[in-house]
Amino acid sequence: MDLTQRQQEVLAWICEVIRSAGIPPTIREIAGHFRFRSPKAASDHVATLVRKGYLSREPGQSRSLHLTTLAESLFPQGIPLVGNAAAGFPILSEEHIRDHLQFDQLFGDRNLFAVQVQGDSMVDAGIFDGDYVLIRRNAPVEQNGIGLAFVDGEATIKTIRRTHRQVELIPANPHYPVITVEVDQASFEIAGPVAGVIRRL
Amino acid sequence: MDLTQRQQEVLAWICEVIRSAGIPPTIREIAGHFRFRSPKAASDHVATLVRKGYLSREPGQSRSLHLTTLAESLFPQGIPLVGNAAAGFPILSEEHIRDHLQFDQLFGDRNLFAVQVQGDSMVDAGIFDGDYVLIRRNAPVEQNGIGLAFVDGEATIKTIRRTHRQVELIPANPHYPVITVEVDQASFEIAGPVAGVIRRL
DNA sequence: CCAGTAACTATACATATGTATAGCCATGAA
DNA sequence: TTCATGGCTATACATATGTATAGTTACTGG
Repeated sequence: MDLTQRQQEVLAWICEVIRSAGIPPTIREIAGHFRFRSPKAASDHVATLVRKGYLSREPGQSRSLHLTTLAESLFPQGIPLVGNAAAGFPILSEEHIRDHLQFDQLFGDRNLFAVQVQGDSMVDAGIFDGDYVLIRRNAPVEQNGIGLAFVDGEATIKTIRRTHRQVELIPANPHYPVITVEVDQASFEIAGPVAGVIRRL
Repeated sequence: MDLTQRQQEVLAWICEVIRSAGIPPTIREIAGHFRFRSPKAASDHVATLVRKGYLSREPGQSRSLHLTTLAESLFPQGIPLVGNAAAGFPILSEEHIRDHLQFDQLFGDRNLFAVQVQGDSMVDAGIFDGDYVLIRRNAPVEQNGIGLAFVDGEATIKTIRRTHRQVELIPANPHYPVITVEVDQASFEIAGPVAGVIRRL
């Protein structure tokens, strides 16, 4: 179900209001913006957009318009991800945009927390001093995976390797030593695996 | 102006509704949730929260409640950033949380776009195959800074060094060669500097 | 030509909603 | 004690808002 020119204009404005003002417009606010002399015109447009699957609403409730995934895909939010086969400028033209990066989509997990990295013991794994490392709480760290561990009250990011009754914390930098701890050591604990890295330059 | 226990409960629920449902509750919806028999009770609470600076609203408009920065700081959103001096568990207890990472705050710039990295020519700079690199559009790349360039229709991430009348594109991997181009070469263009790196594991 | 649809106007109605008036009860400070 | 404040009930009112009825105009496909 495609939209007419006018319907696209109305939907676009509703999207804009929701994203800038934070709350959806009322029927009369839509009518006001488009200079409709009757709220019915806006009401009809909204009804059509609901019928075509671009909006949803709760009958009788004010400001209950909600963008569906269809509308989200038509007017995407987030940082445009440009196709890596893009040839020259204008790189940001429609045909080169593959997707839109959204934080919630990438790291929407409620069980994540972040630690800012201190030191360069993991530079060979691409984790630099000052980077934010996202840790997935209460999840197991796979063998030879990178995770956050606590040793004697110190938090540290390392590659974690389990042997017989020991755990090796292996840095990704030859200038640092491997740390070996007993699995049942009271002052040792693994917080979780690294789920992502964020660097701001 | 501190909040009473009850006022905190009301504000907390309003926050929750705004963040989960996407739109703020009406006065009567607040009253309904707290089993108030009169909307005035909810209205009074909202008035108090507005007076104390935790909410703002447009008089006469439905669902116009808006969280102020004061409320945002009381009920923060985003991924909790744990202090790196944190000693052992429970690491996520209040006193260890330094901040809350929010994408908009980190990379809210409207002039950013992203490219997914192909290849390992920048591994020594901590940029790996598959990473998303954020590029600041229309901004200059400083001398020896990392940026996105186009050479003969190919997009590439490199350290950029300007010499007399040439530009050197220097990889951060000894297995790759330095690329040298003339500044006025038609098929050469610099898109912008790298503003961030995002890696998902 | 006709039927259907998009895009509106004009008006009206029921209800959803913000807001006001008046008052009750408990608690803590002056 | 008195007074102020927080927290609430009961009721009422004006307006904000969703929604319906009836009709106009223009365009399009059969």
